[in-house]
Amino acid sequence: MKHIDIVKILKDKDHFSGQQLTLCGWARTVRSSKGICFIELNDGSAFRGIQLVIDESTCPDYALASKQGVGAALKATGTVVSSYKNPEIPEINVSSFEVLGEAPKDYPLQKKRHTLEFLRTIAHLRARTNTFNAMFRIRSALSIAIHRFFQERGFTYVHTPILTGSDCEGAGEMFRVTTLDPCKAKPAGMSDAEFYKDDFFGCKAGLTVSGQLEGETLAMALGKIYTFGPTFRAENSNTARHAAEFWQIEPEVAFAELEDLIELAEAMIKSIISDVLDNCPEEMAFFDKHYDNGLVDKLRTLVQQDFVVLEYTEAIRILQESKVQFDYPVQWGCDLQTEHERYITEKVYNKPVFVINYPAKIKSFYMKQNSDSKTVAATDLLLPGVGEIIGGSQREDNLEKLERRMKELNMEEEDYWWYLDLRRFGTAPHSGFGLGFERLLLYITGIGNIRDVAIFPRTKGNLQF
RNA sequence: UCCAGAAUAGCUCAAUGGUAGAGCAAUCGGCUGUUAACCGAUCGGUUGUAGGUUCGAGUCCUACUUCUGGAGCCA
Repeated sequence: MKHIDIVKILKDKDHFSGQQLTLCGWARTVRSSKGICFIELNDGSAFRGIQLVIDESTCPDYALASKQGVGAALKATGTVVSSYKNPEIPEINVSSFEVLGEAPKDYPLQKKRHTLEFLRTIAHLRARTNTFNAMFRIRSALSIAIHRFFQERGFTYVHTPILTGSDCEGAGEMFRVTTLDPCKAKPAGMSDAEFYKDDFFGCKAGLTVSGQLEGETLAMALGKIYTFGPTFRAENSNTARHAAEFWQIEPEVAFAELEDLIELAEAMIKSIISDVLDNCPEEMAFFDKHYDNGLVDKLRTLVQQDFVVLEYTEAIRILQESKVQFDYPVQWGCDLQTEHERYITEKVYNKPVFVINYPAKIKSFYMKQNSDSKTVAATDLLLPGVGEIIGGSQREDNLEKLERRMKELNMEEEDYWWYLDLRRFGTAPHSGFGLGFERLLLYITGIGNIRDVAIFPRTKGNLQF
């Protein structure tokens, strides 16, 4: 179909002014008076649309046009002119008009504000709203920004498997993948190994909860790598921040210690947010206006300031000396609760905070054990408003220490033979982190629920669409 | 999974235990430049489901379902 993207006209009005062009898109609003009809046309090429002006005296299709409603797919040919009211804005004086697909009266979207809860029930149509148009545009820009950041720094983009057999990384509940008859239960007393030997992979399998372990093997060959792909958690958590399927960015860097990792994480956050601010100004202005006043200023400030690096031990001291009555008592060795994280990042500093060197007991087996033999070289990045957005660590590269830790946790060493081999052959210090892509989108857009930053969110009890 | 709250027209919301309403949408008409256009009329309901209390329940009670907010778990 020969037509022009609306974005081109919006971006270069003077060049197209006076030209006869054909446009395709969907009606956002239709206003008709006697003899003249206005249709706001949006084709998705830009956040904004363009106004079609259909004058009865110059367009034979006026009657057809004035009958159209919100949502109709239209094709119009006409001349680019300056808007009657604002010469900076182009509009189209239509000479011929065609309806590609009508939107009958039961079309659920109206030219008014809908709640996000309602739009979730029509997720297949919600991309046609300003909010989701802007969201998916930003989601795309953010993805590209992430690739750009790592590519410019010489990282290799790797694809770690989605199907995996390792299920005790401690990251979360795993979705089971099987071709066995789902109705057939495992007989009492039968071992997993025996039961799953007839399964597709000949062992227990699931969807990945993290590409980290696999990523480490590539980092020990390619040096600097990152993954950017889907992750699955079967956690029974029902919150605005948890999805069963989400995208994760997991860089893994050889010859990097914790402080190198923190430098990388801070540079990445600043770089990708700057990119989005530069590339999606209209979309960001929309979220600032309708969802989170001051959002753009907040992000601009964020990319200019230094993030805080705070020892876990120091964080505990601050919390204990705060005199605030927390629901969960604070003592060295406990994990930081949401209320603690919020106090630190929102009340004490009001900026992003890397908390570092957590007690080994509350962290994963693979984290680098510090010389104090109590803590590990781990870090969480806490953001005001959203909480933890990055979790990472230097990895334990000493074979004996790693084996000792796995024994303490009653882990099966055989399951990790290849992971341990990385420490056996040419081991080296290395570090990595995981960033929840959707959580970053929440922060950047000011949207409050993870169900509204993915096309078709997968959450507990919800697999519609 | 736990705690709290909510569910009324297509959407957003009203309605002392006593005749279920409004705005928007839709439909029809009017209006020569509108910007979520405007003006007039019309249409629109098993008040989430199932029980119970009561002369009478949208309203009170019980259970269930779904959603929302918070917490846990986590990214």
